[in-house]
This record gives sequence, C-alpha cells and structure tokens, in this order.
Amino acid sequence: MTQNGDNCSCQECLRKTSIFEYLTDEELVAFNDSRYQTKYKAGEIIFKQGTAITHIMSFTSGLAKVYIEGYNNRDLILQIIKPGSLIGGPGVLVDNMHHFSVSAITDSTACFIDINEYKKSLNNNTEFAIASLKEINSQHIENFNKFISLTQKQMQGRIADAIIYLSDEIFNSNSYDMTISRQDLADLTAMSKESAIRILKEFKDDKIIQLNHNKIEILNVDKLRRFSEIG
Amino acid sequence: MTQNGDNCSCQECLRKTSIFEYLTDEELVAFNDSRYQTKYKAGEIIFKQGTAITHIMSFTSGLAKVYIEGYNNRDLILQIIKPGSLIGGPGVLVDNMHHFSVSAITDSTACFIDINEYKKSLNNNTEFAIASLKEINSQHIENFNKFISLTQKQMQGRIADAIIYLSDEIFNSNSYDMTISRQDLADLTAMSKESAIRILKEFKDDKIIQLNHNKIEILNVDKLRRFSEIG
DNA sequence: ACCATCTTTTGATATATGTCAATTTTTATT
DNA sequence: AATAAAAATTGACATATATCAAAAGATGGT
Repeated sequence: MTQNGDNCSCQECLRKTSIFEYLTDEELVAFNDSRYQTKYKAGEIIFKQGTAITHIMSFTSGLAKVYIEGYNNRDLILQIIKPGSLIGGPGVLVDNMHHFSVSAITDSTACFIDINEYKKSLNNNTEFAIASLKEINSQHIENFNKFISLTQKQMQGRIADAIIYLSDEIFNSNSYDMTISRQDLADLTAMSKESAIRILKEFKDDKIIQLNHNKIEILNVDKLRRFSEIG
Repeated sequence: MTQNGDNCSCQECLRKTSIFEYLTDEELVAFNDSRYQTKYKAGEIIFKQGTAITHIMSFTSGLAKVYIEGYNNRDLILQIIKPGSLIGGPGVLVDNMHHFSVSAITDSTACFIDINEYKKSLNNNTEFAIASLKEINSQHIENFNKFISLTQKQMQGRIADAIIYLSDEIFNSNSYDMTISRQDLADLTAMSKESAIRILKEFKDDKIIQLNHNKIEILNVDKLRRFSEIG
C-alpha cells in the first residue's frame, strides 16, 4: 500500500475510463492534482463496506472484486473489475457510505480522486453528470440480469453465466486462467463452493469445458448458453 | 384505459414526487403540457418489458408492481409502488427500452410525461440531474439489500423481509390489507406460491402474525426482525 | 527442500424448497 | 342465487442444494 511514483496523468487514462471524456481540461487538471495512486497486494481491501466514501477509484492494473458482505460471513460478488473501471458506489450522493467492499484479487494499482472534485464536476458539468447517470443505469440493467440469474436459474445456469461473464467481459477470450478462487466463483453465483466445484466438474465431464489446474477453456459455447437460457 | 379529465397540474403533484422540486417553473409548465393521465383497471399492464420508453410515469393513485419477467414465466417483483412514485427505468439513457414491466394491482391512475421533456430537463437543469442520480443511487442501495435477502436468506427471512417492507414502505402500518396476491408475495420473495403460503401459515401458528382473509397484523415485530436478520 | 497452511476435491448425508395433484375457498358472471 | 372461473390451501413426494468431515493437492515461508 505504498504511494506510487508513476507519473501518468489523468489525460492519458482517458482511453480507459470513458466517462472522463466528458471532463473539461480544467477539470482533468483538478482531478489529476487531487489524485494519488496506490499499490495493493492480492487479498488487500481497497474499499470497505460501511466506511465513509472519501474518494472514487479508477482501477489501473490487476484484477479486483466488488462484493457485498452479507449474512453468516457470506459474500456476494457483484462484479469483477479490471483496469479502466471507475468505482464510486451508490452511496455517493445518498449517505456517503460504501455499500460494498472492493478487494484486490491479484496485485493491483488504483488511482483515487477526491470525492469532492467528482461532486464538483457533477454539479458544474451536465454532460459529465449525464454520462454518470447513463453509466449507473447500465449497471442497473446488469443487476437485473443478475437478479434473474441468481434467483431463477439453478446451479448449472448460474455457473454457465459466470463462465460466460468471465469470458466475455473480463478476459475477452474463451480460454483463460481462472485467477479467481473457487470460493469467489461460489460468491459470484450465490452457492456453496462445494457445489460450484461439482458443477464445474460436471461441465468438464460433459466436455463443455476443459479444465486443468486453473486454466479453463470453453469447448462448447452453445451448450453453455443453453444452460444459461434454460435456467 | 381512458384518458382522464382530471385537471390537477404538475405543480400540485410536487408534494408527492420529490425530485420535481428541482424543476424550474418553465420546466414544470412544459411537463404539465406534455402530460396526460390514464386510468388502469386491476391487472392491466402500464409498462411492458421489452418495449420502447416513450414516457416516464408518475403514479397518482392505486397500487402497482414493478417486476422483471424472467424464466419459465416466473416474475421477480422489484418493488410495489404507491402514489407519488416516479418510474423511468434504467433504459432511459442507455437503450431506451423498458427493462421491467409495471402492472396495476388495484385500479390505478398514472400521469405520463414525454421522455424528451425529461431528458431536456436532465440536460438543462443540473440540480434535477443530480437529484435523479441520487434517486437512482438510492434504488441501487435497495437492490443490494434485495440481493442479500433473496440469495442468502431462507424462506422465513425472505417472507419476514417482505412483510416488513409492506408494513414500513407501502402501507405504513403494522396492520394492513395484503392487497397483493399470494403469487405476488411469492414473486416478491423468489419462491413458489405454495412455499410462501406455508411460511405465512407457520408465522400465523407461531403467533408472529395474525391473518384472516387478507388482513394481516404483525403481532411480534421482534421475532419478524430476528427472522430477517438470522436469514 | 521441508513444514505448515490454505485451497480444492470428494463422498455421505441432511435439509430446504419445488412440484404435482387434489381440495377448499374466494371472486366474478350470468 | 347459481354457476363457472380463479385463487388459496394442503399433503405427499421429488430433488436441488447445503453441510460436514475427511483426504488430496497446492502454496508460501524459512
């Protein structure tokens, strides 16, 4: 968790975090001035649910998970994030509290921008506010899909959804290193880790996926999608 | 579904739909001019998932449900709405599609405001945009609670949550007419209606609630909250 | 390279929840 | 009021999923 000497500016980050496009040059400078970058080791917590929001976070390298800490020490992973993701959280204009935790899955770096600079831009820059609104709405739509996946599909469908999600949204390949643990996979699909493991094995036996060590390869996307659709 | 001659203006509705407070007088006039009111009979659909968003809806009388149409003809109710609720939906700035359906539970009326007027105000009135953002964030937080309730609590906890929700948020009394059907209660808690009925009976036998016909009275809030907390 | 620790895997078993079918109750219609 | 249609209830049973415990495999630090 040491500060990073790395001198990239917010302007250069534009390519990655799209809503920054809507900031004016002055705002970008202000963001850049207030900004600091921090390194995290795998497993370390970046945002902790229940604490005050002081900064928004632009994730710059590594892999992290955004999760709600629920009952009986069970977590529900909302999303896996990769470089380019901007994480504020729904508490921003409401109670200024984090309603989820974020922790590094692999060694990671993240930039932090003072929440007041962010709020200033929301207030002064309508385009930016609208872009934020749009972003949050997209998130909302994804949550709807997650609701259906988690409450109406059985385990095969949920694991299929998770495998497809990781393939399409995170690793952009149908062959990837799982990186996330079995427990994480379980927390992503709202089941016990033992069940997640069993379904994974079932898919392997059915030649839907190949799996050795942590390397997963999707062999039969159609069957996977059918599981996702049938529920 | 006939047009309504009722001549209340948007200004008068202010009391109910709070984010309208941030509109200027001119905007309110524009909203009022584009607006029309419609009556719905119980069971009729107000917004249909998968159709284009042309208006935002201000619910003015009755009771309605907002629900996602999922797999195998199963619905998931996101919220029950009462007069004063403003319903746009997460598709507004994204794909202009409804991602949920809304239907009247009892005979109801609703006002519709042209989506373009709404978008115009978002673009021209930062305070209004921020208020909308805040509203959506609050919704987001509620969805997080719903995620935990639906994925980590067992049936007793979920039914307890639903009973408390109806008591606190909708009927504002610990004794109310259920109004919603058993199927709706099941769709609100993501279980089969038979299971919902059984848990309701269990609560009745344990003297946690009183229940005759559709009149429900909470007898033991503490036990209900314990079920909600234990999961 | 070794030991301790943590993660993954597997099997046996318990349990929560869904499904199906039959019955009763309520609501709507003529 | 009589009938049909819809909703609620109940019981028996099937099954999806969790839990527990033990074993195997991987990982990290000294």
